Amino acid sequence: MTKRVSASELAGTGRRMTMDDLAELAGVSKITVSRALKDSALVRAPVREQIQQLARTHGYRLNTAARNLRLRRNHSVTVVINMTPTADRTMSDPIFLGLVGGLLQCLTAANYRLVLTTADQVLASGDHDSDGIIFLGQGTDDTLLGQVSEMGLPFVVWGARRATDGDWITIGSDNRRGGALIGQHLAALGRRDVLFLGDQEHQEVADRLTGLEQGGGATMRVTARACEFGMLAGRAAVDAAIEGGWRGDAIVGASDMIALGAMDALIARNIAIPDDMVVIGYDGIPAAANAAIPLTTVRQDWQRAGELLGETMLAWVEGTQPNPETLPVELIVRASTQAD
Amino acid sequence: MTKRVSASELAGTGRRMTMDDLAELAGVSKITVSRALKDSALVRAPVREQIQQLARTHGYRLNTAARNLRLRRNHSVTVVINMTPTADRTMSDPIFLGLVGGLLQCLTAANYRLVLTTADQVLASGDHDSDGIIFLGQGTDDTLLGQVSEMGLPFVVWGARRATDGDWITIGSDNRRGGALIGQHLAALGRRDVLFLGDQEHQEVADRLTGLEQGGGATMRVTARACEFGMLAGRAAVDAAIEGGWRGDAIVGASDMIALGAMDALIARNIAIPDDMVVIGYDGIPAAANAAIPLTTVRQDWQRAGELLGETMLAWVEGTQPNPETLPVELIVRASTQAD
DNA sequence: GACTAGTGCGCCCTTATCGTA
DNA sequence: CTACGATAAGGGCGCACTAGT
Repeated sequence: MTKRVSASELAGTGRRMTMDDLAELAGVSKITVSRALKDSALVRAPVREQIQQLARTHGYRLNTAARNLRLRRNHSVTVVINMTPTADRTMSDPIFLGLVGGLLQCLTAANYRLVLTTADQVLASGDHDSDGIIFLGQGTDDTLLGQVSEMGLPFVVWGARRATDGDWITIGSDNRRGGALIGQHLAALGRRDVLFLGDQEHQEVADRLTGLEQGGGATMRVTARACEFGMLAGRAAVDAAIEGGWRGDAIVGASDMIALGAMDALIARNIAIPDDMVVIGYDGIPAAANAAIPLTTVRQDWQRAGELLGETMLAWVEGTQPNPETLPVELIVRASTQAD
Repeated sequence: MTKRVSASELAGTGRRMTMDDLAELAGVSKITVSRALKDSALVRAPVREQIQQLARTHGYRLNTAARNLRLRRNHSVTVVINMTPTADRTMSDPIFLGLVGGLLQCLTAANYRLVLTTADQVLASGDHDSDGIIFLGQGTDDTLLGQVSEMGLPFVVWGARRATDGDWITIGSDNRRGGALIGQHLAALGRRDVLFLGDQEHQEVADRLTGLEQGGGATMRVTARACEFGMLAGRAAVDAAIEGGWRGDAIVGASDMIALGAMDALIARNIAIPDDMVVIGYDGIPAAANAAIPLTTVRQDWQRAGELLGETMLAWVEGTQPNPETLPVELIVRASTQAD
């Protein structure tokens, strides 16, 4: 048995105070201390309060490693960032920060820790112990997700559901509906010939395109052109399309960054927005609102998305059957489709 | 003693394989397994490889909680975000992401985990156990930092050193020199009457102003005006200055976002950039390069800054005396101060 | 005696179970 | 039944030690 030490003895040693020390101070056993600190009804209120008071005054802090070992739970969730670290990333900055902000809020409120890591790292080191994995940056295929899934932990992915999805929960915004809102808006504006820019290898992008075609109706012609995420790609895609002979009256970007790049290309060619060409983006990042010509877009509440991810993960971890929700979307009409 | 179970027995139970199980498989004791997995020279190479092979094939994973309990180390560093979550934050998105990216790289390479949390949370719950705390978002005074410091962990802050700093290490970029570079550039351009926008309550901003005044020389007149971070604040500050009668030939923002807002105000007033007014920012965010009139700025390598924070923290945690470096800065001249 | 390769036991701190007054 | 305690995990690692050169 470990030798108990009094508070004054402890002061010099640099050893951290344990429950046993606290128990001796209070004249009870350590299990009683444990219960008291958890507000258990198995300890009488006065005893409970006295112990909690002692804990405060002596600066006692629970040893999480010991608790985790005993409970076989870590009270932590790993958030994996699977994004290229270049300027042109698939998930732009405000989106990422919104998601992480929401996750932080949700997880810390439930007293879970958020461990941030990269996809490489999570596969390389099996030593990271957490109760679940949240994946940001679905990518174009499932090999990476499959590998993570094999770790056997609750696993939640932000993105769009795919037929090939394995044993994990995919949560995303209502991309189909977002696309449809854009299609309907364009139809109402009388636009007929739409250029859609995006990489359909990403399921989210494919869903947005499907929605666009449905929402636009039979009279609308939609030309899809492969385009990476990012402003430069959007700009280049528009240049290439026009040089390739495309003549239409609307451009839809699979993301705001793509659409902002598209607007750059149009402005450089002196094509009037919105008169000669309307432009619509997707995501609702601040830069879309602050652009020289404010960009019409489909907004998603990224903070809420993060909370949704967190809530689903916590439900799974705590044993409840999680029911994956879909994040609602909203069309924001701005100057890029509608003159003042 | 825990009952050892063979691999086949284990399969059904859902119990995770332990070192003891692995030891029995290999016909050695668990301490030998422990050493083998750490590539210790105390175990002969053939035995070592056999054990590592067994660990792989049986999917053994080290129980971190147990190791942490035993070693009294957590192999994790807490990164505290102290930022207002509004659109107008003191630390803009790319900066934050650069810092976190650098930290991630540095910490995961050393096999440390990055635990993300908020300032509120870190003070509220004393139960988060990590080996050190890194603070992003120094703020204007030291009360918060003082409270965190009292937790008694290695503590590293991103920002600028202040006279009132307590028992922690502050790491930051060379704000004084960055300001001086701006001053010298303006002097070389023949500009004499400079408006500086920023909140001097932030030490970093105060240092940049001091540098600016020194670099500009005796003939330069610098008017400092209090201004929050963010585009809207920058725009409003310029409007107010001009309406208040300020007439000068240069504007310096304490951040790129402020300077971008300032440019908006100037464009709205038809003041020609750079002919009638030059504008300079600070930070080197992508938006500065992509602005309608690309913004001259002082660039900082945020990724490197994150690595610097991480390296300093690891040195402290590992017991080496950390020597805080300063991040170099670089002036990037663009169209907002120099016509093509 | 010194060295190598490996072992037995206890400790790290908390909590669940069962027992007792 | 209420309020509390003794004991035993939970898994990995360090110390002191040994068997064999």
